[in-house]
Amino acid sequence: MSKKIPLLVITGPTASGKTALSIRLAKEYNAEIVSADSMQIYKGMDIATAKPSEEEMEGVPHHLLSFLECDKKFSVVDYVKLAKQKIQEIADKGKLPIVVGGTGLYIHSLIDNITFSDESGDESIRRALEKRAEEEGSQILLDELTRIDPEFAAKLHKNNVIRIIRALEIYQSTGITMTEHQRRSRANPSEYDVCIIGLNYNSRQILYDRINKRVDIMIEQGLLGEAKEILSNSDLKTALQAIGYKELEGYFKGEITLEEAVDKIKQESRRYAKRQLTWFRRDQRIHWVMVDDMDDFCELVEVSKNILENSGIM
RNA sequence: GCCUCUGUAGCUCAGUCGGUAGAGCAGAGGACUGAAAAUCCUCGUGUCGAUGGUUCGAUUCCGUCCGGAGGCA
Repeated sequence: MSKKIPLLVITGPTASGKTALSIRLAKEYNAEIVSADSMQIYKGMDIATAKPSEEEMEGVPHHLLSFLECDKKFSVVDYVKLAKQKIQEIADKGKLPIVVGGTGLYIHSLIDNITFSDESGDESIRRALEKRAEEEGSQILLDELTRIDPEFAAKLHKNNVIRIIRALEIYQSTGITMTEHQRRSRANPSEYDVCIIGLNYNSRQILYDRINKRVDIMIEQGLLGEAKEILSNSDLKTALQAIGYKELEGYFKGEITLEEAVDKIKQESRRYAKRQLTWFRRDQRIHWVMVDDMDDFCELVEVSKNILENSGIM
């Protein structure tokens, strides 16, 4: 039995200051960073995703950034596989891996060792279900799911078509219900000794001000050009979900003003931050650090170091 | 100066033939296992501009005042 790998996780809502803290701590502890961000994985999506620049990285190795074309699909399964490899490689070098990001599903699946089956599913099954949802309505599909897997169906609302379809898809392609699938996925204990630091603000308004300001900076940095480039690719899959491109489409078409489009990006980013906080709040392991309680960045770093050193993982 | 319209939730506005009010947006909370920056659910008390009058009872009707918009001089 090998000892579990120590792992520092830094998370929090968008614009909370994860990047700067992680790079500073990486230098302190001779660590390498593994990103946990579902959008920073894509090439060319730099400004909108607030991806750290080479300069900001200060020589700290970063993994799982900008390695995928933006018209490629990607999922949590791919993420967990890749992140596990990277973490192992970093640990093998005797260095501390730091997972940094705001994609709650990715972080949870990684550190709690959610195990996915190898079957990648059949695209045609999903397409058929999508067609049925459109023609027959989602209630019919939810009723069908209730007969197959009442436990899982009871947790779904009829409007949540994506989840209903996914649960039926799993059953049709594997013969296993979602409830059983989830039970099996939790069978293996975590491979890591984790210390999770969560960044947040006592004042929601301060966080929102930071988000708004950052969007203005993105515009100055050339978000419009980046968006034109990304939107010119008509075959976007996962990447189109990013905030910061689709909101500008109406402006490019002359339907709304630039100010309206920018306000929309700010609003969607604020809502995103709120959803992130909802996700993180239920994880009792997170050591929350309220950034607006800190006098300055140095204090933030010191508090974070204390949390890590008292966590017992190292 | 005169006339008209207007003042109701953070915003835009309904409404109450007199019995203290409700939509959209904003916002808040929640869910989350192969799309997750996605997807989905829940949540509406506010001196109804101020003040006097009529009335059992006024946000509603009447008077006055204050704010806003427009028109005529």
